[in-house]
Amino acid sequence: MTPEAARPPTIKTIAQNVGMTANTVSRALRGSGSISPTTRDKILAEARRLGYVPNAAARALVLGSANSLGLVMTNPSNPFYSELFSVVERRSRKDGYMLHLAATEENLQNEESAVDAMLRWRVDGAIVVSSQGSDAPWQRLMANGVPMICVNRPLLEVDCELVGIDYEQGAYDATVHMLDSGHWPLVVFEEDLEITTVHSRIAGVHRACVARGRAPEDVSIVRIESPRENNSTLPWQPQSAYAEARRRLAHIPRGTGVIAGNDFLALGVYRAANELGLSMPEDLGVCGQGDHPFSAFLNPGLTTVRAPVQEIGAAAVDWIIQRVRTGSDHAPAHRRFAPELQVRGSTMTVNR
Amino acid sequence: MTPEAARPPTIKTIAQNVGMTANTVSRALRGSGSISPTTRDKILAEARRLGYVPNAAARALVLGSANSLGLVMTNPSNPFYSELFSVVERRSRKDGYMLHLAATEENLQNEESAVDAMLRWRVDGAIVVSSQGSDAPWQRLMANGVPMICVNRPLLEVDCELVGIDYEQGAYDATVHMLDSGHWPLVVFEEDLEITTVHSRIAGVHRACVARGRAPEDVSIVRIESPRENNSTLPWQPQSAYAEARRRLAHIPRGTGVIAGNDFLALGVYRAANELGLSMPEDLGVCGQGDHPFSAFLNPGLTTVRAPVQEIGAAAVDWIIQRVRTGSDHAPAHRRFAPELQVRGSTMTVNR
DNA sequence: TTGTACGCGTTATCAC
DNA sequence: GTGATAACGCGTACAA
Repeated sequence: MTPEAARPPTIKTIAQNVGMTANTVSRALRGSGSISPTTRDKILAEARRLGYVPNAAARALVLGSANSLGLVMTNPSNPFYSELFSVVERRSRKDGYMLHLAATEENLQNEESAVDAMLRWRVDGAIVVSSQGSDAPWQRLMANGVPMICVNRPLLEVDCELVGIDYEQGAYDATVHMLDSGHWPLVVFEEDLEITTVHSRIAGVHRACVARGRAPEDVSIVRIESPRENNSTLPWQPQSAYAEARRRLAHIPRGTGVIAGNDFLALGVYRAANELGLSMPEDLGVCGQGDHPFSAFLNPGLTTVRAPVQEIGAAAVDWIIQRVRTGSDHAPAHRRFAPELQVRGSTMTVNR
Repeated sequence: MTPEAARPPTIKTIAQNVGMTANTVSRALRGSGSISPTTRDKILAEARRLGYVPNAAARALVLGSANSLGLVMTNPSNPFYSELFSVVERRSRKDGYMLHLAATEENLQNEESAVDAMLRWRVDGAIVVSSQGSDAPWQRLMANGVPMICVNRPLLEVDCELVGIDYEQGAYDATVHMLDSGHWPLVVFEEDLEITTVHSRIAGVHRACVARGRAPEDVSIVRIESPRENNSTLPWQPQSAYAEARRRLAHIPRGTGVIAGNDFLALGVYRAANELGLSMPEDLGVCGQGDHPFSAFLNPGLTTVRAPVQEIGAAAVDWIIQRVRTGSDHAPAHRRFAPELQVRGSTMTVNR
């Protein structure tokens, strides 16, 4: 179309057109310094006429920073993370920061290349959901002086700021609820990832058992495989849980309770229960975690543990930005937001 | 921690340390030009020792491009788009391109700032899901010579490359299926957005009616509100559809069929049907669009129209990259992938 | 108020 | 094979 593959206009182009220096144009464009209103208007008019757009790379180069943040997630298909992205994107844009997004898919190699990209672009800070396979990428990031905050999952050994969820407490609350409403024995469906969130949830289940006089050893743990590969299309989680549930729940005592590590897993259990003719919640109680968008609309509605994603995302952005702006460097703190149990029809509500 | 808030090492730092010129270091680092193996190794070693990371902004400045693509979506919480993001991210990374992601939330102002950001960063190309409120932002982008491809929704008046879905055909197939299996009358639940995808789907429904000797006017269209604001948390879509369905489906003839614009809407219908005591598919047939991750696991499984997101995302990236690399500039084409009807338990399967 | 000089980190084009 | 030199587009000091 336009035969001119020429470079876009620069401040120098504007300067020549209005008979001024690049310097003057620079100050006019950005309002700093002092310019006569006359030339100011002339410059702005010419800039508009040319459709001038400042070159972010040039600005970043001279300023040493591009006002950008890195956001590293494991899997954007997870509703929790897609909502996190929304919040973080909105809030950082509001504060004038660009976002570098990377999806690692629980894969260490992808984490390394994400760190690499952030380093190259000299991001001002990073918000990270680690796959917890290794701290190495993040140590590298922090060693380069990039402020960083973890979301949801702490680092393994290195101390780093964290804003997350008290999964242990959430699982505790869920378990207590199930036990008190008469569900027993309990079966836990969890991802087979070696991550703290899983461990915390299992710990919460155990603590609740003890608190209610049940033997934690009697709780069976079922691990559902998760792909750490580069091919994570969506439907495997409920699918795997379904297949497992078909086997595990074929002959169970009436009143058994399933605690699922996330609502996708619970979904697989639902289908298995339907096919096995188990009616919920009497024959089988199910509790999920995450309150995914569909959970309230299932039949019966899924009892689940809801995490305040909005608050968490906002807290992460705010912390990073404050840290960037003030340069303050306190000892890392761990803030965990309390999740909230959403009781719906998939669990019994009366003590028997 | 590190008292030195100093700038990271540059090729000049390396050059000094090994007693060479910046130029030589540059070539050694990137393997181009000719260097003696000896100095090459010395330089690489020193670079590793210093933890040198090239400055992307500087490189982008001199090269005039940063090997980056822009991806503009409306709403990352929509499973279709989060999957699209995954695919696009993976594929563009594989080809050495960075991704600039922007979420517009169906909001024109956000689209404009997205274009602005892409222009500032001199992205090499853009993959865009327009809100179809106006072509203005995209005209601006294209006027600046940025190759661009639309996904899913074409522009209003401007001609632009498109890779999308044949929504009309998908809705046609779904409707024919419902009619042939005895569902009548039909009710359509759609988002209240004025976008081509909605129009296409409705057109497909009408065409199918005509083909089967039913009067299109007898199909009632229910519009479900969508927020165009900056506060789109997730659960409104099924919620609104549910509320509407409670009213609309209270007294309907046995065998009525609902065609929903997406599976979230269908989810709201499910809940209403349950509460109204309508059994699916006999009393009420439901068909969705999108095959969201949960749809196969509902009870009954949701009949829905599945779009090949992977292929679409890959096609978009490939087109953009080829366009960028070759600079070729053919007349824009529209490629629409055929969606595929997934028949499950929410619709009857036998002719009555 | 405006212009001059210089630097940001990198690549490219030439010499040597 | 290697080293000057210039250039990318912009911001900051300073001088005029």
